[in-house]
Amino acid sequence: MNFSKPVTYAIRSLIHLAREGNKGPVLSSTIAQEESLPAPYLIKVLGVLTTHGIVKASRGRGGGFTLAKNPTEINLYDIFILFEGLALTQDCLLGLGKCGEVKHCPIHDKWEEPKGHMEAFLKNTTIEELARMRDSLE
Amino acid sequence: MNFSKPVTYAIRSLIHLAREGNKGPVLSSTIAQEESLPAPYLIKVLGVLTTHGIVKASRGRGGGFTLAKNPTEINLYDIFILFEGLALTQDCLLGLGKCGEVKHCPIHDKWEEPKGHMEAFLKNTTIEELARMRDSLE
DNA sequence: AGATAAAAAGATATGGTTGTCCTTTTATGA
DNA sequence: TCATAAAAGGACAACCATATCTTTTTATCT
Repeated sequence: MNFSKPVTYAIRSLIHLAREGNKGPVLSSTIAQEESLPAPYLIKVLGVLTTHGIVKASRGRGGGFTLAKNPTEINLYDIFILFEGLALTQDCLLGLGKCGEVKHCPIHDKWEEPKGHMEAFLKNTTIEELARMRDSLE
Repeated sequence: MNFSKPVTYAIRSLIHLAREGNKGPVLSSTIAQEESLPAPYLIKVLGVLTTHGIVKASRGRGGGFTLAKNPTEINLYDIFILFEGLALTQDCLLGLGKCGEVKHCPIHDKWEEPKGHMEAFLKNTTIEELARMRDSLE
């Protein structure tokens, strides 16, 4: 009932990149250091974001990562499903395989509403919005 | 963003026990078989529920497990925190250590509302209610 | 009291997530 | 064109959640 490591690393990296603005590519090692993230693991996470067109990677000297889209167009839901798949939306809360539309588990119906709230929260929260909140933590 | 195995096993066992009513103790092995749960792991889960007074264990011949409280008085929140601790309530969504009341992470404020919905859902959902929903899945 | 049946407890195994290391590929700059 | 700097990729390691196995304790029945 929490974000997995890759998801939090991705979000924190994206906020970092958004705050850098257009100052050119940022090294994965720089992000790792400034955000206190494990460097060799982070670069894999950034690799996933690259593959899916969320960030743009440039290799070689002077390379690094930049945002590939406007931060207003990156929402947490997209990041979430990238790493966690459709578990939130589709998996049965009680882990019952056959839980579907017709026949479903005892919690199914009641879970719809809070699940909807979760999804809405994720979809409505953009990287731009989070990057703007500088007042908060250091 | 889903229940852990122990939590789902606990909930399904409690529903099972609630449906059995007062027909006397139910073997952990019976629950395991009928709910398709791994028997030796399940008994540890039931052990936790026993320690915390959710179920009552009786040893020896004719023993097994029964509910220790009225199913109307067992809600999902209690079960949840038993196995997952206070992560939902207290942990920072972005995994930032210092995220507290005064200074907090960028998502903190916005997370309050959907988090509240989650908590309310868990607190308002009782085992009795779930046990009653027999119409749903087999 | 002895046999049996059950949960409790502890040690050990497995698997997936997280993390590291090393090599390869690609780009830049002198 | 060669050295260097960066990401990409693959193999490996550590850790934690999950699962199993074995022994111990406790209760019941004959």
